[in-house]
Amino acid sequence: MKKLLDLITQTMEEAFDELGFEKSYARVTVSNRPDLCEFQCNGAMALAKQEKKAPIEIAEQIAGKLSGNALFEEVSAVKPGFLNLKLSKSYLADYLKGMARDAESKRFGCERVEKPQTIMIDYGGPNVAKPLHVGHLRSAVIGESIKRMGIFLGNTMIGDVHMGDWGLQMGLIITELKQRKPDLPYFNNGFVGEYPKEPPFTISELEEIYPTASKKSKEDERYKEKAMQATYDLQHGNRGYQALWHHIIKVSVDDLKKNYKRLNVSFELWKGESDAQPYIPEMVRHMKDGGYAYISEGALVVDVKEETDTKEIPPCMILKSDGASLYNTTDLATIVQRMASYNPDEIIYVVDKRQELYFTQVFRCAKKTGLVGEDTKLCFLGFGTMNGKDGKPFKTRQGGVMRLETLLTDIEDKMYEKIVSNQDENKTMDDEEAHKVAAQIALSAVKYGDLSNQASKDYIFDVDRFTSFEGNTGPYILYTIVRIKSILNKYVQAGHDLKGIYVGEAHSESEKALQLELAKFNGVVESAFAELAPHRICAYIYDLSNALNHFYHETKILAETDEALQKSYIALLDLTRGVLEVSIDILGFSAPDRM
RNA sequence: GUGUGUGUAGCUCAGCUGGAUAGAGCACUUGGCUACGGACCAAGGUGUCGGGGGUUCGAAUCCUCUCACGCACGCCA
Repeated sequence: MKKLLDLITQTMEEAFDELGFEKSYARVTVSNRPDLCEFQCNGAMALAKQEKKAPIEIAEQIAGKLSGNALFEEVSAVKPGFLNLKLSKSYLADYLKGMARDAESKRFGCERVEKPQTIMIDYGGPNVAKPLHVGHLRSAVIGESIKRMGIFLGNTMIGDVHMGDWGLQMGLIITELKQRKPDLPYFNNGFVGEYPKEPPFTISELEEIYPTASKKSKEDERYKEKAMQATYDLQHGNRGYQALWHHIIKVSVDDLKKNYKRLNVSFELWKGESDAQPYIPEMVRHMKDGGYAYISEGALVVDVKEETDTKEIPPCMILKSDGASLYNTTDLATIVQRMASYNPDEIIYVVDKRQELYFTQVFRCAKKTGLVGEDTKLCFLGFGTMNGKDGKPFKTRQGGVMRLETLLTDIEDKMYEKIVSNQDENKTMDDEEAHKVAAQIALSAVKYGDLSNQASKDYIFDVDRFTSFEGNTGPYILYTIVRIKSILNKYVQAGHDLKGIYVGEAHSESEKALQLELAKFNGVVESAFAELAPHRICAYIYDLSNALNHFYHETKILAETDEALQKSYIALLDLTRGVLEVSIDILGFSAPDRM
């Protein structure tokens, strides 16, 4: 369906056109004075100068032209030159009927893009053998939501977790393991048989080994050298080390999947830095042969300065002065790999915003050296830091890094207590359901708390605020949905059917306000994706929930005796529930049936 | 130093790309429980939009200067 705002604007443009005014001034926006009107057009004021007329005159002319138009209930020209619009109730009801017809497909009037694109999205960025901590939360939550928006709009979205699975950290683990269990066949160079299928460690051992090794390497130069040698051996074909490495990856990925699943986050691709390694030699040769790369201060670099730069952008380093590859090399090679495998129209990186300059270099280098074409978009979506209540980066009470698991479990426990203490005789939930619901609400609290802020800004992670059932929170949204479900259930239990009923003309201000809010859905999703801004969807469903609760409060629904009217109310509730549920699904969480 | 981001109510945040009286939530005060889920709703007041200057019919929004804080600036990722 076309967006309501576009339909109105189109009508406005026709009126402008017929009166000989420039169409571009006919833009209609949602009113910022809901007490006066629902939509407004400010074009008359902007036109006044070039038309050499008083703005109010122009506005009145247009209002006259539009009077009697079926779209509007009221068109008025006000004071300096505002055009205030009120939408016709029947037009609005028809629009919502159209949305409801889409309920089956869960699209609610939101069209797929005309030209679907293949978009890769790089988010998550965990490190192998290290537990996820709160620093990984934003990337996962934001990336997942953007991916879902893209899918909803009909694009092919390919999420890649892009693990850190290569480099010194692996050498450290191998070295430490060798010290502890020197008899393992992986360390026997003469070993020719098949290595054991079972890994020689569990995930918790692995998670303990790495920090231990890391600490040792900082204190002991010889240990560090060993680790570097192990890294080198691993990367240059040591059979035992590679077998071990596969174990590390396997154990680690299994655990990561479990943790991401808990966050309702999933990836199409479980690629890592290691997967890009095979592409490096060819890529480096290409950069040399193409005359892009040269030696500077011993390192191989590509200049990425541009005329319009307001500051010096350092060159993009391809190889270190010792000839080794680095982060840049891997990221560029990953681009090569992605282009070769999927030829995406766009690659979006959901990464800490502090890496912006770095990615600017990488992107420019990729463009300049032709790794990607001119029409392939490389997009950096930087997110801000998650801070504690004190405004400093989120830490545990002891000042350490908090594991994501711990954070989630804490919040789930909190929710569980709340649910249990809120039980009364009507809502007897068994323990299993209570735990399940607690997890669901906890996830909504965490995700909504994060996504409702602009991604690029730092934000304060305030558990108490996010887990509150009041105000602009995830639980409040869930509560609203649950409330609607409860009424719809009762309606169905009374022997009615939810099918074949449609939203009718609004009978009250609050009902119309709710209807208008619903009609915004397609526009919100589109602009949220265009701006890569999940917080737009949060703001929308918060408004929608408020509109619903307002309507609900002053309208008796199940007690309504006029059957036709009741059907219309129920249809409206059902549509609201649908839009809210699709919206939270896009954000990456879901609502229980009761809470 | 250079670049970049942020600065809006006591606190946490919006502000639809230049519009009308700058909005929500929390907190605070008050009212509504014979509850279609009160985990709700309604009412109450709070602002030198960091500061100065400018652009124009009109600025939180655009330009400029300035202050404060954060962040990034070649061999880490």
